[in-house]
Amino acid sequence: MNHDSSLVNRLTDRLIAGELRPGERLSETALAKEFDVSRNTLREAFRVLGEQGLVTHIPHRGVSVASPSTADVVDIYRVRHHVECSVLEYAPRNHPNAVRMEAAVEAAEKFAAEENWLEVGTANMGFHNAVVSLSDSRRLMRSFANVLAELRLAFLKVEVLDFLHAPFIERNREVVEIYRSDGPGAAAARLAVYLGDSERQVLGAYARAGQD
Amino acid sequence: MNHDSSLVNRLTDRLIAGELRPGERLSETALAKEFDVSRNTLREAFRVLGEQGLVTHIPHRGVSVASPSTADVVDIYRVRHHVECSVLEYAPRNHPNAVRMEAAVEAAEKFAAEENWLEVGTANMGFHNAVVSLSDSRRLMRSFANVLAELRLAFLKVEVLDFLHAPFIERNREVVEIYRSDGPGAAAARLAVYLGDSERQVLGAYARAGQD
DNA sequence: CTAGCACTCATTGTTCAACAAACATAGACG
DNA sequence: CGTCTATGTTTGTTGAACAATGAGTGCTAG
Repeated sequence: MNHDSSLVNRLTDRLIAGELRPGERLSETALAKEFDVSRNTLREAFRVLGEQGLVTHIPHRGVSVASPSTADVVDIYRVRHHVECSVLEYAPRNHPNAVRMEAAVEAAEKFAAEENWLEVGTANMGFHNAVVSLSDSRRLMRSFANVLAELRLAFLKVEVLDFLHAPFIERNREVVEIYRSDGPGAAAARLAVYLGDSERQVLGAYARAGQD
Repeated sequence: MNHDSSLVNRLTDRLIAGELRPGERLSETALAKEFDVSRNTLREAFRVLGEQGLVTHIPHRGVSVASPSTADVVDIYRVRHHVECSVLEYAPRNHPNAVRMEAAVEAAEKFAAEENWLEVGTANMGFHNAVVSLSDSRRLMRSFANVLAELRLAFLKVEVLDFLHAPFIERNREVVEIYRSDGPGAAAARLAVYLGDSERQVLGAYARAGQD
């Protein structure tokens, strides 16, 4: 399954890059030919992606790119609140991985200056993954990364990559600074507020786009 | 994949029932014959189980039942602390699913009276899954259920099903009662203490068994 | 006798071809 | 206009085949 892991990665890259649109049907034969693998191998990759929530499988109707509903968005933000805030709150005061958060903020600022909003989004995901990395738990990081990938599909679905990401760069920076100065507890409280705001904005975009 | 989901479930059942011992090698041809499916179908199921952490895959050496190390146990308890305590703390005061917790406690007591420790363990898993169900988040419940299944493999590994489970029945009951009387915050604090105790006991069993 | 090495064998990784089953579409019919 | 059947397409699953890798075996040389 060496080759296969690479296949999963290639598919994931195309998904979060927005090349495969949310809701789009993924034909086994077409994709198998495109990636030059057999149908069986592709199906194994699909199962992994399905387990990660990036792809939806309906029996006898094949797989499509996941298209998160508003209910899914709400669910995802519940996970984010519980995981991110709890991890940040109980993180030690000077965790080595804090530099990852700072690096993600700086990367986001750089890409924002270039108006490369897709990469800003990636950097934003990197920031929140960095937050969870303060837990020192591989399992938590893995599960959380999946949830964030799903959330990116939600962003892609309503096509709001630009203005939705911009304001959060500054807020991410604030969270790091508060963590540095006032400690994990205060940072967690602030993050909770920001997550609530973020959720409202995404749901607003859904409502505007007329999506369910 | 209708049939396949059932295959994943059948395999999972045998895993958490302890019929397939942690570390045991799982031959593709043998299991394919036993479950009367083709090798390809079995491999797809293996991928799902691998993604869930129940099974370990090493390239060209096949899959074996996961055999959690002490590092894994520590990791799992980190997840449990963050998820369970956070969910309980922020749960509404009278969540409908609280009855699930109570039901799980009663089931555990019933099986304990029969000295059926395997089922006591299952009921214990049910209790903690019920706690997480207070989050109303499918994703959190799904990920958490996987982590708990892995933990059960850890229990099976050191063959301590009996005395390790018994004391927690009473503690689970206490958590519910505190939740009912003093509210979610107090219950979460108590649960945190109990999780710490539980982790120490499991790690102690690992040390006694001479496992890594 | 033992260390090292080539070799054999079993198992996994991957592909292909085939068929059954379910779904979707189109056309016939009332 | 709506419903039903017929056809075609896609998925679900199987079995066989072959390459690639690992593991164990036995041989040879020292």
